[in-house]
Amino acid sequence: MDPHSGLLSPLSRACSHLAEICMEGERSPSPQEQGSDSPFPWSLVPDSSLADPDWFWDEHIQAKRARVETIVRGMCLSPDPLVPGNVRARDSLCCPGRAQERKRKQSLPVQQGPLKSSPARGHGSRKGGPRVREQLHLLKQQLRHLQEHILQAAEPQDTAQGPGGSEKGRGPLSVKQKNGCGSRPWAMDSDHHQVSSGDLSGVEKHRVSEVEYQSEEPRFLRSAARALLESLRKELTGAVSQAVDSVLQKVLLDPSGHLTQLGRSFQGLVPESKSEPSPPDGGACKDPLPLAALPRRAQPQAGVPLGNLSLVKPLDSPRYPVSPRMIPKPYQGPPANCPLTVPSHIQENQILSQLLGHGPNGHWSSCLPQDSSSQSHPSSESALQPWGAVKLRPSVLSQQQYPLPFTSTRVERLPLLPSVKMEQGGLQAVTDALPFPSVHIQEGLNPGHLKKAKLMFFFTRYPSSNLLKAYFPDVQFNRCIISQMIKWFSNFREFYYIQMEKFARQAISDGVTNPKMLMVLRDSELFRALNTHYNRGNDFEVPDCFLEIASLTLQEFFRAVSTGKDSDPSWKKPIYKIISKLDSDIPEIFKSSSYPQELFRN
DNA sequence: TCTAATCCTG
DNA sequence: CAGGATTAGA
Repeated sequence: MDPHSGLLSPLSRACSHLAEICMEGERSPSPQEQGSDSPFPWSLVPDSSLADPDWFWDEHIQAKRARVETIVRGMCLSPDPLVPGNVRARDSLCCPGRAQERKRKQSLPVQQGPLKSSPARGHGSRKGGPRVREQLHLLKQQLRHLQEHILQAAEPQDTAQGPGGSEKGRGPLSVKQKNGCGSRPWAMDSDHHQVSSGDLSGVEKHRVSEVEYQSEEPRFLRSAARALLESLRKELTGAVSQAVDSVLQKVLLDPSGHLTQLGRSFQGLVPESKSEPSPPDGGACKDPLPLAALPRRAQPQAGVPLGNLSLVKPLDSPRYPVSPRMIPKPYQGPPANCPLTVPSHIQENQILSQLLGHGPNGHWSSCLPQDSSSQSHPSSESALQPWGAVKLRPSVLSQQQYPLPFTSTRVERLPLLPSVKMEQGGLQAVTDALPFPSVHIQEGLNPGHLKKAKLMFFFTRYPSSNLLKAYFPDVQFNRCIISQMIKWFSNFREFYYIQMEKFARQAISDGVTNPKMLMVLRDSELFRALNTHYNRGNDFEVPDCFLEIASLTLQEFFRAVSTGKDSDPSWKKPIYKIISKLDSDIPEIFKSSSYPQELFRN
């Protein structure tokens, strides 16, 4: 029989083949491109909010209030934001930004037209009331004092038993060290609470959740300490609200100048935090979140069912494991299983650094992550392009590159959003006046997203933009983000096809004649290459259907090369076409916005 | 002409 | 992985 007979109609064969596979596997509901997907965000922008000044003003106030509260809270959480050394340590921990985020700025759309971020407006020309500053200072000191007391009271107890459980025998204190931002020693990160509300109440809830945590603490404290705690709590609450009120008052009276004011005040507190380095993910794994304990870590081999070799073996014939020298060794990814989780405490740093960015020195682009490379420009703003009706503010754009953690979405979705997003006429001035215009609005893509995208590649090689939108609900999609993601997948494919070609050629030179002998199995070298590329750390079990597709791709390459088709400059095109039709459905779990955590938990 | 994907490079 | 150039298709 003609050994190639099965390949005469590669396309149909492939399709039916795949169908079989996926049938016997799991039948997942077809998410497919949800045609009903909402249109691009930018098409929504000039909405009713623009027409209603009152609304806007309200939002504006709320936004400010929320922000101030957050700031104050941040102060509460940081025992000593003053210590420069601490700041540095924190910086290095907090921002697992990646090099990738650096460059992106260049191509990012920036606001167009004459309204270019007139810096003069942004940085208030007047200086705010020293009273506020004073109060903040005072308050800060008070808080530190209180915290010290609390620490002293709590310490002896929680070394014995931290509520955070015995995660690797690590006490809560070490957690504190780890996340560098200093959180309550006994507290698990309250950020775990998902506060989804997109309005001010989000902040309130957040605070409430903290209180709840605290209220559990006393269990571990002696009664004396408890009493102390009680009173401290009261004081704290009072002080905080007082501060908030006064600050707010100030803000209301002086909408244009308060920024600078705040910025200056904080500058005194956190001198070094001007720059928020986002260390290229250099593998450094910082994951202060206790919940990051991955199940798979416990059973290193579990993720890779090596015993599962029987999986795809349509033929009884001897399978050719792609590489004669296959190495059946376990895929032990780096023990570091940090699914690129971003420390939740970043949000606090960001808030501070943002404020600082608006200090005397002006534009906060100066505090973007180390842009050692060619980053030079605030000027890139001028290179912007019109993105239809929506013009993003420069700062917003910068924000995009900013490695925002998902974990901070709660805060970022706070009220600022509407005000920052729009930009037209008179409102422009108002928006410019906002101190924290950008940060929380646009969520750029972070390492977690990249990780997720890579895993998704196991299911889909050619995702549509609608599909991406559906699976990255926590991403504010715009043209740039979309193309960046598309680019990611393009890069993924590139690597994929290169590997395929490479191994196909290798098989040929190894004397393989029957393409059907080429199977990508979990113990093959090709698989290892792919797995390390898309699933580093091996924290995800590669679906069988991917192996099937990979085998097929390999065979196609083999066939093409062995028949000399590779002399044609575009000989790969047909293969691409075939493979592009073999995308399968992506598990629903991928739609979760908090992907890394949730996925690994299950 | 425009968009999108690939190719090529760093 | 991102940026830029190139190419293919609409």
